[in-house]
Amino acid sequence: VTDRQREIVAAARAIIETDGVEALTMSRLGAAVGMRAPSLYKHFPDKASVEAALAAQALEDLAQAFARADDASFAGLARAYRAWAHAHPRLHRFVNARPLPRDRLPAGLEQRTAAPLIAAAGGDRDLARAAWAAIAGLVDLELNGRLPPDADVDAAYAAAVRALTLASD
Amino acid sequence: VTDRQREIVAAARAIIETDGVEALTMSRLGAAVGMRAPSLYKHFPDKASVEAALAAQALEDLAQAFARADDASFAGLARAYRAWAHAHPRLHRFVNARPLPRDRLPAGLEQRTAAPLIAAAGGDRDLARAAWAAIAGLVDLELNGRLPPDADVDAAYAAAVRALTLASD
DNA sequence: ACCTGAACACCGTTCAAGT
DNA sequence: ACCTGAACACCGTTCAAGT
Repeated sequence: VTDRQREIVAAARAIIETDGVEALTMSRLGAAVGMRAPSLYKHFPDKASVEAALAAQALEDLAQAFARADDASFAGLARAYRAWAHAHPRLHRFVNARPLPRDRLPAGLEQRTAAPLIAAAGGDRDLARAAWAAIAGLVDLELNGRLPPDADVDAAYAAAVRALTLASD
Repeated sequence: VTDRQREIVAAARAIIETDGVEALTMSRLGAAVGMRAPSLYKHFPDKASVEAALAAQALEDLAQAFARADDASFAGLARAYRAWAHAHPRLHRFVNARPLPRDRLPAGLEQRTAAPLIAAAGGDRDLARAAWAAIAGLVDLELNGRLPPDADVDAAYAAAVRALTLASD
């Protein structure tokens, strides 16, 4: 991983966070790091590789947000995930709305990200997956504006956390 | 809604279901209904309108799958949703992975789709939203290949259903 | 009213050429 | 080794012209 590659991925992240996924073009990305689009291909084989590198970075970021959660219960982890997603809504959508190129991600990254949830589930991996789905699903509904305008979003999170907690006892 | 519009939406659906979202181009869509791409603009103002019409149709389809579920518990609804998503994986991704154009969808459609879940939740709308998130989230993880290869997917669904059921009593 | 070919401003990507 | 301009095959969309 060269400095130039890191610089390019950082620029890609900035573009997505400020203007959304559709604003990430090779031409704009090149301009952001001071070169023309074709030159990017000297550093990455294609656009998908840049995206995979960025997805890995975002997942890493999320894993740290999980690890730094003030409390490691379902409630605390849901709060941490939700806070991260609200801080980086376009990045969250970018990472979540596409089939992840698993083979291009660092090994063990997803496991590491999920570890705190497995702990909160008392080691029950199935419940941990259900919890991941519920929390990510709520964030998705919220961020994509798919909850009715009058929905009490906090209460929906609370209901999910309550159900998960009941199941973990 | 003209016959030609219905025909175009049906063709768009067929293209997505067989070859995925990225295969839906105006040129290919035109060819599927026997005209050139520019002619499509006599029937729809733009590509986004075709997509909105298709999203509405898919949601309608899903609502019916819910309504036809053999049993109206969380378990039965989860089974129905999962079966529909497996039968139309690319359509599910198409509908789920984008911010829905709510203002272009028929009024009440989403409410109607969600109604069986609210009933299963004993009228608790917050729990119903948590349930929707959990089920849609699991389908998403499954369809996007984001569960570890050794994950017991059935058990993850069962864990979610159990948690939701515990919370509804 | 409906469909066409030609054109426009964009994409991602390749490649020969420059330093 | 790194960057460039020119080119290619695509996009979605507009528009004047045909029937």
